[in-house]
Amino acid sequence: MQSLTEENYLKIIYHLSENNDNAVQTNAIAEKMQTKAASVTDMIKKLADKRLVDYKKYQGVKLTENGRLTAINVVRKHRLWEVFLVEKLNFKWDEVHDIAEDLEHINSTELIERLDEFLAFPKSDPHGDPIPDKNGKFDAIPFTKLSKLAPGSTGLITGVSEHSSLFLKHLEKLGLTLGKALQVKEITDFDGSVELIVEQKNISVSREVARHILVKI
Amino acid sequence: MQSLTEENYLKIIYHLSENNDNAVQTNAIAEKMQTKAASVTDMIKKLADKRLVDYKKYQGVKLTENGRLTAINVVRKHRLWEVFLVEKLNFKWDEVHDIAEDLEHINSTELIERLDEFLAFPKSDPHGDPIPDKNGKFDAIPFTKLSKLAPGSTGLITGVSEHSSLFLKHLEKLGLTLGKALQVKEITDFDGSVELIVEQKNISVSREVARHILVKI
DNA sequence: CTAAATGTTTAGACAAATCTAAAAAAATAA
DNA sequence: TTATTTTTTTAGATTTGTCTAAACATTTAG
Ligand SMILES: [Mn+2]
Ligand SMILES: [Mn+2]
Ligand SMILES: [Mn+2]
Ligand SMILES: [Mn+2]
Repeated sequence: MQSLTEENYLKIIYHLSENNDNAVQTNAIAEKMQTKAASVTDMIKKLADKRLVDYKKYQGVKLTENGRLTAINVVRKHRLWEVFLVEKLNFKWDEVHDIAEDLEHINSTELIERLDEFLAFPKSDPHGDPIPDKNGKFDAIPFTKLSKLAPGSTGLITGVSEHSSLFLKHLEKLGLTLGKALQVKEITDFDGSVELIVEQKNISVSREVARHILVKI
Repeated sequence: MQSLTEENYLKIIYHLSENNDNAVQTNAIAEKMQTKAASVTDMIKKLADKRLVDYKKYQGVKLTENGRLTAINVVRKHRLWEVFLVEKLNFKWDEVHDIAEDLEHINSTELIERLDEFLAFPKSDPHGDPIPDKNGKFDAIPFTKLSKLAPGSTGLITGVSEHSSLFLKHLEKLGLTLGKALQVKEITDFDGSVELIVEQKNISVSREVARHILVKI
């Protein structure tokens, strides 16, 4: 068993190495954990002693298979709780992350399995992120960043790569929620902003926003 | 805000002074917290500094109004989660206490209010204990110990004063669950065991068991 | 009412997770 | 390739909650 703090470190290391298999740097972890590099080094040593990460001084860390499974399990719990909060307690998608940050550390296998069943085994969370099954398996959801689409192309919104409440509220206001169909009308040369048609309406989003909207073509 | 440990101390002090307004003794707290008296003294000082308890050396502690409200709020959360686990996730009444011990420390007022609503504002938990409202108010549920009933008298099971899984499973097996009507047939002189009729069937429970069954006459 | 037993507090230490300041290694630039 | 900058690690402290051993206070028994 790991402490809540260890679980948070593992989860952050997992997310930082999700899209590349480089070793994760001490400073990157420190930033996400909102702590100092010195504290990260201390914790890394502890995780290495527990065989949850591979660590060589000055070379960064990688999760071991054991560490990876532990991290994925935390992610599974986080996302299941987010589904619960939205589907059952009627929270908005921008309100659930912080509460799930706490709930994800409740450790009861039985609880999570029954919650999963209660929610009818959801495949993705309110932000479109995949929910691993109890063995840590999940299908990566294929996507293209909206900012990469050419004018004329169409797609469905399947996720977001930024989870701040501010960003999610902004999308909500624009009607850009999960499952919505969109067509790219034009990309402004000047600032890269994207002109869209969603439900017969014209909508414009900045390049920055478009980068964080994930689309299935 | 208080730490998880502080919340547990407050809750234990609350339960220990629930049925009498004596000051609570250091050793009593130590036993419930499964820790040593010295540790309790340390924590008591901290709680006193935070005005959550009144404390005079060697004289035990009492909750302040503030401490009482904090404790009751933890109890509210505990019992609401227990209802959730039984009503929504189909746990048995003997399986929920330990999980609720963890869930009770999730601190989000919004979460608890929505959970309360989702559960249709239950008045009591799976063990018959009253659930305080968000202002800490609740009606004490009146009861008599089954061990105090005279032969011939009838009543409804409204609660239990022992929450161990072993005890609850035992009651379940005997069919002595919340809401069941019973009639006392006889009390054995020799060992104080109680002969009951429940749903036309004869059931015998030991004096010890009868002491922990709470009945509405 | 004194002595023994019981209950409580203090003193000093420890493990977990953090911090600051300084030293050491690695990466980058001149 | 040497010097500078950036990144990482170490050393030593701090906070929270715990512990043991010993001192102190209160209660109970003779
Ligand atoms: Mn989240
Ligand atoms: Mn999410
Ligand atoms: Mn309980
Ligand atoms: Mn209960």
